[in-house]
Amino acid sequence: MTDVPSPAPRVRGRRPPQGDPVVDRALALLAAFDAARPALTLGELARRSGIPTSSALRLAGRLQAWGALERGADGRFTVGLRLWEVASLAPRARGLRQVAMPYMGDLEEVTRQHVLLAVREGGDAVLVERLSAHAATPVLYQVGGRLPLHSTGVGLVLLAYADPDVQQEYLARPLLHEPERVPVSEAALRRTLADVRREGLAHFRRKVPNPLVSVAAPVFDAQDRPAAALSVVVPEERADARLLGPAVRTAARAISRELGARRPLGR
Amino acid sequence: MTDVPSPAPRVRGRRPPQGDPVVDRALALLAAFDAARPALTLGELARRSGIPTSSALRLAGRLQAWGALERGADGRFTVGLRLWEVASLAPRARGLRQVAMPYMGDLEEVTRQHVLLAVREGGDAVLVERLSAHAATPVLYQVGGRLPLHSTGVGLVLLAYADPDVQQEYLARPLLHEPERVPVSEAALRRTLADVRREGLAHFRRKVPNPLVSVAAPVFDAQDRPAAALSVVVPEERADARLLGPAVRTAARAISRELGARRPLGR
DNA sequence: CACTCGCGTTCCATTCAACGGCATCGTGCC
DNA sequence: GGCACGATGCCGTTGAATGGAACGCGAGTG
Repeated sequence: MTDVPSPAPRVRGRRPPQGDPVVDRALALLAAFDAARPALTLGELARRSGIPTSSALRLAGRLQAWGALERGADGRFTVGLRLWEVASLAPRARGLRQVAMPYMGDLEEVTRQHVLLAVREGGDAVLVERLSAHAATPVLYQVGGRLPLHSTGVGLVLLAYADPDVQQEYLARPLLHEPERVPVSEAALRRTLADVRREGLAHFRRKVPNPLVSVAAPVFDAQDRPAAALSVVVPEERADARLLGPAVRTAARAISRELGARRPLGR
Repeated sequence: MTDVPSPAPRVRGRRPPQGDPVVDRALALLAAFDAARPALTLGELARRSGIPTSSALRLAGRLQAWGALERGADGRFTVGLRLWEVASLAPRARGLRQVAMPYMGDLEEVTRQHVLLAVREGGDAVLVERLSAHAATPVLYQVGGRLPLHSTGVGLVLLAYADPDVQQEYLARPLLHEPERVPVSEAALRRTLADVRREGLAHFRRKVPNPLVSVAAPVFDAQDRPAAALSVVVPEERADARLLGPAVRTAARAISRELGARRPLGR
């Protein structure tokens, strides 16, 4: 108190010229979560988002106070219900889903397997809804997850009806069939897409992990633009494409009509 | 051009001591959306969030760049699919939903009306999932929306099984039955809650806009804590509570068991 | 028992990113 | 033309955001 030397010229508190807008950093925190890790400790959160721990804590604290994040008794962060509430207002998810659900329910009742609804986001399909019966075969994809455009039924439909330049860019990349990781020829894929457009339906077969068939059809919005893809996934032995095709197509048309489409077949 | 007086000591650019953290302001932008207004112009966004237009534009731009917001051809902002993706990782919404869906599907098939799944968030119930048949009676509540705890079936269950202090606080407020806006006596509500706990079921009747009955049961998580409420809503004339009660209770127990609850009845 | 390690939290001096009033442009309406 | 409204660009100022250091704590280890 009387004689404090304090010779140390401590350079504490330098603000480094680390120039990421705060909003982006906050969003980076949210992006640190994924299906494999829905709950993260502060350290994990900081590491996965590339933000120093103390900053991560401060930001996460704000997000938590608002309800975008929640914190469990064990200190782990999870995505908050409040964020889910506002996010459920996303037109491409909720509006669509709301219209499609009853029809999806019908399809599920008939097929007793899986019914999928997906939209395109960049070079991926995003699974907006999935109905699955108890006894249905295991599936690879989760609601909220992303699917490849070239090796799923819904993906093929979304790609086939996408703008030509989107297709062009997508086809330019080397593509592998998932999950087998077999190369796909661009020419073959182009032919497939042409078939899809001609038929207004995509058929897709997968052998592993278990043989199944997917039949998908496009859904159009009020501007007659392709808005989503609807599909049914069934085990191969039970596949009767002659029956599934019309059922899926009919449901997709009904959804399109309810969305306000005037040409629910696309062409 | 040559001789610009510019005598005005223009105090342009004063940063007002407006002290809301950036993150909060960004979140305020998100909170500006609701079910009634899922698409907003920049001006509306600014007004509803209480943020000056230019700041709102800057923030909204960042959110848009990340995908938390999207902007339509007409310049209106909507909630983005990217935000929906991360939000769908919310355990209280997605994890729960994923387990509950097949059972909800079963209930819907039997009742051919509405099946609801809700969790409590503060003094409200948040509707996490709703299955509705085509021909079902109109409903008041939307997925992602909030319901009053004291005048819905799911709400009564969530309230009845909530912590005593939560109940205490909730009951202290003056309460009105929605949507009739008739006062509810605290004593009567307490009795109702006791009945719910004793039976493990809530029954709720509403006359307007159309007479319907809701039967709800609690769902418990792995820590045997009440996590959600499951309910069936049917028109009054079709209500056979003797049949509905056991069906809902059975489904709720099945979901609880799958969540890891050891005492899926609560007590 | 001492030591280390990792995690979460608090503290704080520095500084640059965020701020919003203003100007401007575009558009639809009277 | 005049007006209202919405959207966007500009920019001088400043306080909110920053992250390293320090600390407390518990678990695992020698």
